[in-house]
Amino acid sequence: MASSSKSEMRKEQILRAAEKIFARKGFHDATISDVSREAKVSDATIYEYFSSKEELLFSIPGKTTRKQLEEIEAILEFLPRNVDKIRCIIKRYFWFYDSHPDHAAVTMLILKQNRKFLEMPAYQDVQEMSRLILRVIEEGIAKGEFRKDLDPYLVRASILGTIEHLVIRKILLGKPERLIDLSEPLADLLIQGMIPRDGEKVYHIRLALGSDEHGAEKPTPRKTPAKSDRSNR
Amino acid sequence: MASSSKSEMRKEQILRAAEKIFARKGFHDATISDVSREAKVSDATIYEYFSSKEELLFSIPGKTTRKQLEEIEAILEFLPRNVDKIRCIIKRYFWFYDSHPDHAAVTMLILKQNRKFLEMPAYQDVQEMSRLILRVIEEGIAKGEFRKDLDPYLVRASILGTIEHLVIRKILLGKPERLIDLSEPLADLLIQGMIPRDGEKVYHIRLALGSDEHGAEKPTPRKTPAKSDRSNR
Amino acid sequence: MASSSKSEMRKEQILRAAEKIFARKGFHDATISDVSREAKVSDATIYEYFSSKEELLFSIPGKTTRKQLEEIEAILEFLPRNVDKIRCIIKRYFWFYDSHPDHAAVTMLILKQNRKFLEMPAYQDVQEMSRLILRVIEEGIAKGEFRKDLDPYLVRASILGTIEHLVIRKILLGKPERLIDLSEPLADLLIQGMIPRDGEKVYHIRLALGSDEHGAEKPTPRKTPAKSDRSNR
Amino acid sequence: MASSSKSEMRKEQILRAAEKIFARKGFHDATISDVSREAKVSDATIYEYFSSKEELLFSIPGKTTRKQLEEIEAILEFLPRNVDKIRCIIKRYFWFYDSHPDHAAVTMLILKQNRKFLEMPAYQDVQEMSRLILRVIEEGIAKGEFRKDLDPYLVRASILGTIEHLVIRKILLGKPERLIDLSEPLADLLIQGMIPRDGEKVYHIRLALGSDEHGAEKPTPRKTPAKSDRSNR
DNA sequence: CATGAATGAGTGTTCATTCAT
DNA sequence: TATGAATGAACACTCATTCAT
Repeated sequence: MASSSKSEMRKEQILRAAEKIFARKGFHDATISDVSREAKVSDATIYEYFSSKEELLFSIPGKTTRKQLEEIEAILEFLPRNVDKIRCIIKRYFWFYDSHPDHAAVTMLILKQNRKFLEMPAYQDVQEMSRLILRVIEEGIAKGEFRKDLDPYLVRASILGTIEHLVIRKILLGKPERLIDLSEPLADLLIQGMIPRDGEKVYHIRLALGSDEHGAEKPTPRKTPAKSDRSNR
Repeated sequence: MASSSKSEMRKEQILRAAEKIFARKGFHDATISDVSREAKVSDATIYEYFSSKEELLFSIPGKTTRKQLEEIEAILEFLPRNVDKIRCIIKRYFWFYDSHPDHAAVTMLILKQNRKFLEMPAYQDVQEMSRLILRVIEEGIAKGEFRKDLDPYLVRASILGTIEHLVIRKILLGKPERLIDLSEPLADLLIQGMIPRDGEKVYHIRLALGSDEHGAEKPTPRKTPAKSDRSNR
Repeated sequence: MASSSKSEMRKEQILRAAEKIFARKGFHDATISDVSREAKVSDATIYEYFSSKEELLFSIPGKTTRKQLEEIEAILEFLPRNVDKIRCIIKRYFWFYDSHPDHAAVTMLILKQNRKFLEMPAYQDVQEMSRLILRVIEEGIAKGEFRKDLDPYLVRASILGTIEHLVIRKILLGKPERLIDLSEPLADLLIQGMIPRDGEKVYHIRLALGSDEHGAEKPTPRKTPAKSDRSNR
Repeated sequence: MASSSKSEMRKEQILRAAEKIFARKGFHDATISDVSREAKVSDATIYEYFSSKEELLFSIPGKTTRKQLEEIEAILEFLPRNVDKIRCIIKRYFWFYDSHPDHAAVTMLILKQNRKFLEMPAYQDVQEMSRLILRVIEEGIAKGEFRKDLDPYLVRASILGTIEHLVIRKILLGKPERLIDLSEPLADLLIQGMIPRDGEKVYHIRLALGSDEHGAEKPTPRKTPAKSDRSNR
């Protein structure tokens, strides 16, 4: 995982220390000395690798998001159904945050609300991840797996929002200990809101062999195509 | 809204200034001088009303959450259907954050991830609000409006999580300008995931029709009753 | 003791509060609020009576020293022997500090080392007191009660210095609880150093007579073994 | 005297500056900036060496007292008579305060009345010094050099008290310029109060044996009429 | 006369950052 | 490359003091 050059190892060592310290104390309450102590280097050494405390913070995500992105993309290729892709994404998020609690804390408690972070290159990866989810949703809609009237942006917001909410709960309250256990039920819940009512109906009808009492009524309760504000990119 | 005594007015004046400044600069980057300048009082005066910068921050929510809670509760009484209650809650949240952007920023970007805030009395109100939502969900399940296999905690997480996600987006990216416009589509989306499926309905009908391969006991496609971890209180 | 006018009573009330507070916390660590709280008046009221915190401090001695001075002078008149005058002065000092511990603390710990206090009128009284002692010593020398070769200034320094040293010990260490018990032994000790030696006396006799080691008269005035309070470690 | 390591030299430099500034302005009226300016370092540098202003103050005595103690002890070994030991101690005290006026001011005006200082390690040295004096007195009593009925604690109080009184006079009033000139007369005075009347008498008799040119005019072994510095008003 | 309310002026302390070695 | 040493720049907080009521 860490690069092999000695210099790169030092950098990793500092980054891991920073991640740990920032996760525990928050960005402002953590001092460079805290980090250097944890990393077992001097304060000045940190400045050999990072130009400022802030840059150190923004360097923590590093390639992590991108790597996650790539791994997820690789897996998704093998999942023909978009429902399963959604399911996979949720699972992956939870698995990642479960196994990287410090990273989770830095990301969710510090970076997510940092205006400057939006301009950092690392944020591009976050955006790409986000775009991937959007694509999966749009694709699902196009393929008819998901309801036509879905606002993909809203769907994405509900997926990411719920995940984030649960991750933050875990960080701050310590519960649930294993997010991963929530991934199936959560996927079920969210997907229920996404799949077509009739599509499902048809499926049942097929199973039911000729039972079509409710036939033509497409009972989608809300006709409004939920266009909403598509600009909420 | 503001208390009438002169002293209380000063306090309100300072709180409003603090809300504005903290919303724009964040807690750590804002100085007491910034706040006192905005409030048109001296630095020292702030300390007449609040014992520390942190106490000033934690005083910003004040009675706001409680008031929202009470108003929502008052309205919910008139909505017999829990679907509408959910819809109303979402709408109210968005309306509130739309009309109180500074409060939104302080709440979502500063307080929500502050560990100490969890111990402040104001956080109790947040929790009660949260409990109200949970109750509405549980009630809906009990009444049969929502699917029996829902995990109410998970549903609540998806409601609050999505709202928060969208509010933060608005704060940081400025889009969408009006969250309120998202409330109907979002309610639709979330509620879709909560109400019993037509498919299930059909399925039940089928059962009545004499074809009963898998019987009444297993009416849901997903067998796992999505109990998830109920401990994520 | 306190003047009768209402205003004068207020002043006394504040002074007593200040004395108590300054004694306990020291001048700098005590705040005007501490004093006003103790005196049960408002901060501002203190400024009605004293122009500044420092003036308040310098007003604490008030007429106390002068009164002591006058009382001592009155008594000394009745003591024809200067040894007894010295004895009386020491006793009086200890009695006063024993019965006015807060005054003792303010005087010994705060005022005594305050350069500005030297210019205050109240310091005049201290000086007069000091001069009185000097006079008693000089008079004793002139009368032949004390050794001719004494440096009266040095003698005074040893009297006052020892008293101060013991008072400060009591204030800081709490021991001895009663200074007054030390007054006799201390007077014995100091007076021993002041009165003409037997040896000298005898020597003079020898010169006159040529014989006689020292005669029968062992004039050591105090036989008391000056056990005093051994606990004032 | 100063430690050799560069860091120790900086520390010494700061301590000397602090001693000078505190001596002139007092602890509370002196600012860290005053000290840092005098020491020609930055404010922050002071905090590299001392954790607080108060710790800086308490560090001023350092090893000084202990060193004095050891040097005095070394000398006392060569003085068989305890009278001379007392004499030596007084002389040493005066010599030290004469040559270290800033140290004297810090010790006598600031530390001596500081309750917290009593808990500092440096105060242990002061106590040991004090115990040394006590031992000399007790030994003198045991050896019969001093009167059996002396209270050693009281004697010590009179020795230290007188010294302190005179040192403070010098600091505050500037007089006498040279304390050392007072050491002989003071020692004479104090010792007079300590030695046995008869023992001394015998001694005089021996001296007198036949040589009586100067008879009555020069009755004291010490010729200096203890005029001392009469200006120490 | 008494005071609640307001503040100016000040200060100890922190810490990210630099740089000579 | 690594760091010990030094510091500039800030800032939260305190408190004696004022003054309108």
